[in-house]
Amino acid sequence: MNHYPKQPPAKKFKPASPSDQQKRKAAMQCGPSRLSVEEQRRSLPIYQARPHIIGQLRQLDCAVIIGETGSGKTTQIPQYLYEACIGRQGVIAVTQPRRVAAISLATRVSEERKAELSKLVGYTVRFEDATSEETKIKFLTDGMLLREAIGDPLLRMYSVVILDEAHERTIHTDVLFGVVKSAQKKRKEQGKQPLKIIIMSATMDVDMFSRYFNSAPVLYLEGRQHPIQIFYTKESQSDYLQAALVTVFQVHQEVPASHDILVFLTGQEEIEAMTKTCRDISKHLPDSCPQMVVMPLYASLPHFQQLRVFHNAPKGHRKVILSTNIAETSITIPGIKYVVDTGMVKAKKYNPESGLEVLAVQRVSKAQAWQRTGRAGREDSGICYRLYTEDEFENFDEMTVPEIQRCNLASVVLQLLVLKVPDILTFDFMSKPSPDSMQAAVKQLDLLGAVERKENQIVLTPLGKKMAAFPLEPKFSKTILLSPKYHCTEEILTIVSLLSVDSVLHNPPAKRDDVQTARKKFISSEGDHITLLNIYRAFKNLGKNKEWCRENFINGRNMAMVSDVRSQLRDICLKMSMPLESSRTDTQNIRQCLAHGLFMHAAELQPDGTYTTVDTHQLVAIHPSSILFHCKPACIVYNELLHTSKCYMRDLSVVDADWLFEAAPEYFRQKLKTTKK
DNA sequence: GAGCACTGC
Repeated sequence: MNHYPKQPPAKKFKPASPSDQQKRKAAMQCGPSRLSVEEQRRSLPIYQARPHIIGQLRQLDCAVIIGETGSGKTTQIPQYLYEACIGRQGVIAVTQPRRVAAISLATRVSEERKAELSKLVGYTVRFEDATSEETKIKFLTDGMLLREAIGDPLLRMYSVVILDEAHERTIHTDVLFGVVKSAQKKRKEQGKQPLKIIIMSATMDVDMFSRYFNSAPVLYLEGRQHPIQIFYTKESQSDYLQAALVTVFQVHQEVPASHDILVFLTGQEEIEAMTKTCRDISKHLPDSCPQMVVMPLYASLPHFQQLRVFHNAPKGHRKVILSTNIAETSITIPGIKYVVDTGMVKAKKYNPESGLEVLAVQRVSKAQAWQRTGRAGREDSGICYRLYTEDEFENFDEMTVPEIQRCNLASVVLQLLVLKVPDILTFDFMSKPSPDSMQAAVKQLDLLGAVERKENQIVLTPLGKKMAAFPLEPKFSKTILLSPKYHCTEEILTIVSLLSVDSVLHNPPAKRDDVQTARKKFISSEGDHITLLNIYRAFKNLGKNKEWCRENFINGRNMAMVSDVRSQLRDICLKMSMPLESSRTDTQNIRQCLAHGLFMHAAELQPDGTYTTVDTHQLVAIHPSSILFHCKPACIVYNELLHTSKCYMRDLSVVDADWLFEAAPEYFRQKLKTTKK
């Protein structure tokens, strides 16, 4: 291992030394199962650096560790710390952006320690806590550590916090940067047990991490990345889909069938269309050509279909996987030899002025392109075709804009306030969100009654404090807290749960008529919220039947998630001693409650048949997925706006204009004034 | 008149 105090290493891909490779080969030949756990750990590239890592981490308060994929940093470093008695007085926390990663890492490390999971090594994710009093190494999602910080901003039970996958810059990791930095400083000032902070990243762009954590030293680890050959197009491609198609079939006709291809595209529709085209073309190829097995891959694809990408294609067949960026980080497919990168991604942008989220196809960043390329070299050397010129690549943004600069910040600001951050507008973010975004979030919280000004400081109201207890967007927490007034808390809990997980409605385009027929019996003319409520009630009454889900095109997994979320929210209500009433058959008061909670998201029918939002007079349309798509109610509230080809409102309810006015008289009085001007 | 990248509490 090299030690770089300031400048990051120059090379993107560093080949492992020959002796390493020999050792690894030997290990592979023996087969992992025949090596003892200890031997396996020693065969990892990181092992040679163990004494140096321990020596460094023992004396440092903050450190940044860069390790390529396969370096073993995430499983080994927590154990090295534990073995060297660093941080034994408390718990070593390791955060992950994803649940599955936290769980599988904890399982792996507890196996290496020959300890039962949840004893020495455990994990905590939403709905699942596999830890105990004995737990000394704890894997958890970044969101979970942030939740814990609300209970204790100094994170006193932890002696070390390792923020892993920091390069992904999730909104939770970004807030945690500030939270752990402040906790470390305060603990030092108060003479408490020190907090050690370790930032782990897979990319070289670590200057910013180091600078933010008081010029923390950077330790560089070698990985197991195999060399990857990169090809750019000679000319700029105007049609990336056509270019991808041509590239796939060129490779297909030239290389052995055992070499699988992974293509990065932007979305479901595009992937389904390309899947069909590939299948059609491959039928008409000469017999000398291998067979092609084409597999789509995207998040809303049913689980069992996602799992197909892990199965080997039959002998003489080539696997071609057409994927969204889900294959960039979340799903690792073994055996990929060729990557085709269109250089495009569908991603959300946020405009704080209009409060509008725009979902658009755009260029990837350089970091993202490297991540995609890396997917070709996980088991052996690979090849990556970039469907753009090298000049174009040079003009890509270096990094993907961190999530915190692309989101509505209402939840983040609420969280910072409950953490008692002295002045949220000057909070020490690594990458500051725009002042507009912060102001917009404060304004939104103010309208919800969550904040007030006291001596020129923004502070939480008692209502705001209650809102922060829910793992929800503030507008949903508010709606739940309003529900006792309308005697419909049970129903609102159901609706909010349905709205805060992925859609429970499964819409296979090929079976559109069947879907419509099946769904008819649940439809309420009052809108999507009541319709969803009807579906949930039917699901519960029929004992959560799998067969029923299939017949009615309901995603059972997401439905189960709704149940979990609902019981979590219900528990929080009970802890607050909220009365839990059901409105039974009365749906008007449910819509009144929704109108009151979502008054900022209201739209009115105009004389010309279009809709404009009450808030900013933005031209909007009813999303085609809505029950109300063919209807024209005068006044509606919606869950969210999403700008794709048009500005669409999703998840609507019909409401009375009067209800909105009663919910926020002052707000609507001002709106009327500004309209008249 | 016609559509939805990916996570997470």
